[in-house]
Amino acid sequence: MKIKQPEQITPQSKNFSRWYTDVVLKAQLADYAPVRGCMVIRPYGYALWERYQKILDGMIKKAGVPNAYFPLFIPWSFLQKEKEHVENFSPQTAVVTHGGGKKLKEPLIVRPTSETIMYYMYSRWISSWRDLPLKINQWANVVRWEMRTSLFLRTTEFLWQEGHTAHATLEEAEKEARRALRMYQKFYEKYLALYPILGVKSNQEKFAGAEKTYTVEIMMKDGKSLQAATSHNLGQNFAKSFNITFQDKDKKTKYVWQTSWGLSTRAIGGLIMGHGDDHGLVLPPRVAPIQAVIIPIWGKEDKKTKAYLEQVKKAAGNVRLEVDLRQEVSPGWKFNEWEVKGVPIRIEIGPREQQEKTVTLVRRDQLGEKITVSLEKLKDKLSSLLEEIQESLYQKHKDFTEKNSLFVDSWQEFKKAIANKKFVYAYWCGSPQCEEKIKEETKATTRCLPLNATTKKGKCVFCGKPASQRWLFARSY
RNA sequence: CGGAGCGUGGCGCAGUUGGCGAGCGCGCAGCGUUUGGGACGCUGAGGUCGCGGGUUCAAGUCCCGCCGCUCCGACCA
Repeated sequence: MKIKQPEQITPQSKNFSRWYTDVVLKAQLADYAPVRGCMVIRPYGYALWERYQKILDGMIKKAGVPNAYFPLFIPWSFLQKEKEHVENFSPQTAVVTHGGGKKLKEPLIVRPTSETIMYYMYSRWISSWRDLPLKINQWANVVRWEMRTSLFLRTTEFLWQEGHTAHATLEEAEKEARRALRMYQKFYEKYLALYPILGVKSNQEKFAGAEKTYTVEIMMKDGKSLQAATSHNLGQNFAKSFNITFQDKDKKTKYVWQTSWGLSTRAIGGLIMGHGDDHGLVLPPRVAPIQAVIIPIWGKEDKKTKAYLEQVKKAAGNVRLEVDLRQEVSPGWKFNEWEVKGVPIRIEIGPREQQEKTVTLVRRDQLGEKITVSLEKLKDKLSSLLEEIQESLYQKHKDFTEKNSLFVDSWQEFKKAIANKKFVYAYWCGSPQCEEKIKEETKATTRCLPLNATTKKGKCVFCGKPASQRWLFARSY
């Protein structure tokens, strides 16, 4: 059977970023908005985000972190309080200078992240060790005036969840930061079927105001890395700026230790570029808004097909099912459209299936292979197939990542590997100068020091000075 | 902000050295025939050529200014 290439989608090999944009638009996940750098998340894309939210929100609550909501506007002065924070975020904020037709005494910033306004409140709410730990998550929109935007990956306004906790000790905060990181790991592995690399950011790459930034790095199909979630151990930096203190059991007044962690709509971009192919999206069953789509092939006896359709719907069981009843487009057209949208399983029913009391199934990740199933077995087959697809997508992405990762010891090899779009593990002496030079010469940055990195004697791949651990280097989004 | 490119019905484009009524494909609407990998026929709707100014008898086309978008860098989740 021949599978026609959808001609509206630029092949990945020809131009990856155009492929990406084509898929986002054709799959109707999002569209450009008439505002600089902003997008409209369309119903199908938002349904996907709602799947993310539902899953992640459950995990967050299970970890004992309730939701709350803080204001979109932040007084200008708040952002100025933490030194690194202000240096980093000031240039990229939107500022409200007028309200109700009058100039404001103090401008308001549209939040680029909520540390400052949340911690202002935290300082009011925390006074005793009994008030700790304080843990709050919020689902919100934030605005960052980025110079260059891209659908889902970097939009002026984006949606995310940000968790913010305050603890009595450093150990507790560290534990929480790691818990959040593991939560994101599970989210990516188990639900998005993507193989994440966990690690610690270098000082250059860490969050402004954090002591330590943990990251989830994921390889996209063009070999670039996407920072797909972060978790920060904030130490006492913000506690000191916002005067968040508590009286401990030993009667002494102490600053709290804090964390913040987040995952944004960028994770949708990661899903697209981690699994998608030249036919469009490929969605893992657990997050797919639609898990299977029924496409009836109308014979001359319409009515009978409709009756059979009802039987099939009943026999399908508990999957998220869509039925494409449109008469104005041909079955072939529908096949292509649902492939672009990445629906994991297509169910074809026509005169033939009706006759034999069967359906024909086609997997999105294995186009061209048709599976015939009887009605009695449909329910079981669908659920096992969905599991199989989920597992196979993860395995495929893991293999892809590993196949494109290299240990490298010489500068020549390093440059070559980066040019070949690899994830490169190399010794680095830790100096910001080397990091900067490497970036200048290869466009690759340190992505992280992997959590599982071993300590050995080595030489910095750039300057040759002693180094003890291999860092992950790659080009990134 | 620097480099490159592009703005002509919803989308993709053509429109030559300025010259009569601004076109093509797809899509859209109506009717009919179709339906196992993007079906077909007929009829039809839809455009202040990104915006502003200028040159000219005449501007989509030439000149100046502005705006917007895409791609490539620096900032970043």
